[in-house]
Order: sequence, then structure tokens, then C-alpha cells
Amino acid sequence: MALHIHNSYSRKKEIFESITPGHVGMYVCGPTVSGESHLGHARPYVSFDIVYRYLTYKKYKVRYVRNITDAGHFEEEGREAEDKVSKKAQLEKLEPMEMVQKYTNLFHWAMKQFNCIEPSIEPTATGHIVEQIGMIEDIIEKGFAYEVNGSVYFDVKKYAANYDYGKLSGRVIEELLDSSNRENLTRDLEGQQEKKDAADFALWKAAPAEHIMRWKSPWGEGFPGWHIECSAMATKYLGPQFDIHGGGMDLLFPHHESEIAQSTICNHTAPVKYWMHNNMITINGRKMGKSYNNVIKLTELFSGNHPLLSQPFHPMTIRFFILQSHYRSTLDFSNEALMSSEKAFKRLWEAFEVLKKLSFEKNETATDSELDTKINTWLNEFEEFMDDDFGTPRVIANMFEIAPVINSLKDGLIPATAIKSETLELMKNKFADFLENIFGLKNMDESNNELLSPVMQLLLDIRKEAKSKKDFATSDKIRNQLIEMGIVIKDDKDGNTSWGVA
RNA sequence: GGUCCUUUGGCCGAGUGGCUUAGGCAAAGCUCUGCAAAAGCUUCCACAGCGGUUCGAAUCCGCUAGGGACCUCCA
Repeated sequence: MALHIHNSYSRKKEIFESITPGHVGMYVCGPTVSGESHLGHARPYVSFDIVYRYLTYKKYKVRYVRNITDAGHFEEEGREAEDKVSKKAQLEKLEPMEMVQKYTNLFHWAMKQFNCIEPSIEPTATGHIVEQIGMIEDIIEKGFAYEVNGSVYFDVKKYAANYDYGKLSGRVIEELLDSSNRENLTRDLEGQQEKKDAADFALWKAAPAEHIMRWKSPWGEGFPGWHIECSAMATKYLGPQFDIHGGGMDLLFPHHESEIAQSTICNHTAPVKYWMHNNMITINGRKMGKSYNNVIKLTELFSGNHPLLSQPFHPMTIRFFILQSHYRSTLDFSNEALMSSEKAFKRLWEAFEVLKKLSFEKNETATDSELDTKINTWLNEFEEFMDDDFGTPRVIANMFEIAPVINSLKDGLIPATAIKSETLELMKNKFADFLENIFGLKNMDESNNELLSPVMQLLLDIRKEAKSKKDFATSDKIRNQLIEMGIVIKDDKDGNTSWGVA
């Protein structure tokens, strides 16, 4: 089965065929670094990390571009028409670039915690003012934008007369153009008057005097409009047409719709072959976002320092939590759900560790051919499920089918001869490929360091001796005290004892 | 108000026109164990309501009810 991707543009699953054989160009809308990332931000970056990793697994050479929006998104229709970044900077008494750097660093740190692979190129909006201005000039020249009082607007009505504006987001153009249909626009919005039509959007905004971030342009000092950076940078690094553009569903309109319009005018072609949108993370059924005041920041999640959290959560728990649902479904967050994921992930990972150590003599025929066949089916479905629009939850379900088999093989509850050696090898390969390489998961327990291991071994030896003398007071003391320190020891069936962090 | 989406067992979450017992967590029982923990086995068989299409629907269609997203910065 070939890879199928749900294309938001057609609202259907389509067979994935890259524009250039063997290569994939992928652009994902990155963070606005005017504040700390929260749980909601984790979803797209983990989801598209999986896409990136899976495409790589499928032998594609992927150029993965993810921008940093450090010029801020401008509230072009906002009450005070001010730059989010500059406003907060004043509150915090920081240089705008200092603050932007701070949150960029924090974002990178969080991505590393999540074990997300760095994008191939991570362009910044401030670093591409020239390209953005160039693109705007081009659009004006082609007659699809106009200047008013130092600002430049895209002429949506003219565009819509020639192209399919609104298709991606399912908008009806007449409705957008007829402002009386939109209650929100009955408010008195600044800057609205200078537009030819309410549906027009800004390509360039003249900067008010108090605006800190500003650049010279053919239209005076100002700053780039809301959508142009992605069009400019995607075009620069991926060309006029590229394979995948990703982002959150909330960006469908107007952001991505506008991107299509801008790029189409400049490049005479629709920019993106496959649009992918991840769904939102909700909390008590409501989207997590600043406007709802229900944000849990990543630092709070990792530290457990939040009223809704009973404990800290490891980044891998969160990653696993995200993978347990499909990227196009809403995912409802709760402390309980995360605790459940933590436990599940631990169990799965331990089974994986056990699997890596299993080694049996060569066995050409399975005495339990039914089991052997089942395992092979489960394993082969890994790729089949991923090919079906990245069905990570189903892959995980299959892994949990196999986990008891692994543990039983280790404990001898299932004899080694039950399955073929090659089946065991396939298990090892598939688990390593999918858990580590594609899902990007890794061990939560990093305490297995060189200093601690021999010390633990010593303790376990002493305990073993005590047990053999039926000195349970000593053996229990060791076990209980270790538990207090957060280390759990487990007596295995083969007489050995393993340990790990609780 | 407009457009679109969604509604699955105690909780989280896949899934599809006719055996998937999806899976996880929680709970209960059992096995193992000096006792634990871990592990294994077993139990818990849901698909908002009402109609319709069909030989057959949780899965398709319609209506009703609830929830949500977007229309404004938003992952």
C-alpha cells in the first residue's frame, strides 16, 4: 500500500506522490515567539515530526522548513492596531529582539525535550523582510494589491473573480465580500475604512509612531502583513510548488487561504500539493488558547506546577499521549489522561527493552504457527496503518497486542520455539523502527548512568544474599528504602532482579 | 447569524456496511511470589435519540438534542 495523506484542500485521502521523485518539500507554520509555548503547540510539531520521520523512513529526502515568526503577527483589524510583540516588550521592559530570542530559545529547548528533529531550514520573518517586500511589489505590479496611506492590501475581490478563493477553508466568497453578513465587522475597526473591501487583507502595514519594529519599504516605514512571510519563505526555500504544507486547523482561514492567494499571483501556480492540518488539543472540551484562558505551558507540564496537574509529566509521556490519538481528531486533555498515557508508555517501553535482549537459538519452524502468523500480521500492519494517513494510534494498539507475547517469551510462558527466529528478528526491527525512529520515542529513565549501575548491582547482590538466608528484614529494608528514593526493583521469574525509576 | 466538524463502554481513545472481544487506563478475580512490585491469564462486549435505505448499520441518508472549530491574534 502506498502512502495516503488526507488533503485538506480536497477533503479526501489522496495517494502521496511527490512532485520531484525521491524528494519532498514540506513547510510547517512555526511558532510566534512572543510568548511561551503551551501544550497546544506541542501537537503540530510532534505530528509533523512524525510526518517528517515517516517520509524519511520511506526513503524520501525531505527538506523540512519551519519558520519562526519573530516579527509578530499584527492585529491589522485590532482595536489599537498594534504589534503583539512590541506591546509585550514594553510591558517586560525588554528589547523586542531580546524577548523574541528568549522565547525562540525556550521553544528550541522544548522541541529538544520532545525529541523533535530540527527542521532543515528554520527561517525567521525578520530575516526575510527583503523577500517579503519583493513579493508585495510583484503582487502590486500584477494588479492584485493596492497601496493606501503607506499600507498595502491584497485585492480579494479581484482575485476571487479569477481564482477559487475560499476553497481550502470552505468559505463562500460572496459572504466574505458582503460585510453586512459578518456581525464582527459591524464593530468599528480601525484600518477597515482604507480597504476597498472588508475581505481584503494586509500585505504591508504602515507603522504608527510608537511601533518599535519597523522597516523601510517603498511605501514608507512599516512592517509586513500577517500572511506574507510564509509565502515568501516557502517560495524561497521550496520553490513555487512544493509537496506538503502543514499547520493547525485554526490557520486554515484566513492564514492559509491568503497564502494560496499571494503565492498563486506571484508564481502563477497554486503553491501546495497536499495541505495537512492537525486538530486542536482541548481542555474540558474547549480549545486550549490564550483567549480561553485555559493554557498549560510546557514548562508547567514538565514541572507539574499547575493547578490542573497532580504531578510533573515527562515530555515522552506527552509525546506518547499525542500519538495515541489521530492527528486530525481533537484530543481532550486531562491530568487523568496523561497519567494513563504515562503508565501505558512505561509498560510498552519496558516490553521493548525486554525484546531487545531476547535471544534464542535458530528456529526455522514455529510450533505455534497461529501465533507466529498473528505476530507477523500485527507487525506488517505497522506500515499499513501509517500509510493510511499516519494512523499512529492503531500502530500503538498493535504494539500492545505484541507486548504480552514479548513478556511471555521472556518468562518462558511461551516457549522460544513457538515462533520462528525470523519473526523475532522482525519484531526487533519493527519495534526499533517505529518506536524509536518513526515515533521518536525514547527512554524516560535516564538514570541508568555508569556511576549508579554498579552501586545498584551491589545493593541487589546484598539483597539477594539476605533473601537466600531468609533475612527478609534486610531485603525488605533495601527494597522499601529504594522505593522512597524513587527506585523500584522487580524480581523477575528467572531469579534476576531489575530496577528502574518509578 | 454563516460555514464546517463531532457525539463510541467508568475515563481516554481507534475503527469500519455483515467476527475488531481495536488498544490503553481504571476496576474485579486468578496465577506467580517469603511478602510486594512487575508480568501473565480472565472478566467488564459500547457506539447520543428517533426515523429511513439495506438481506444486514455503531458504520450510509434525514430529523432532533448536546458539544466543538472557524468567520478576529491563535497550533
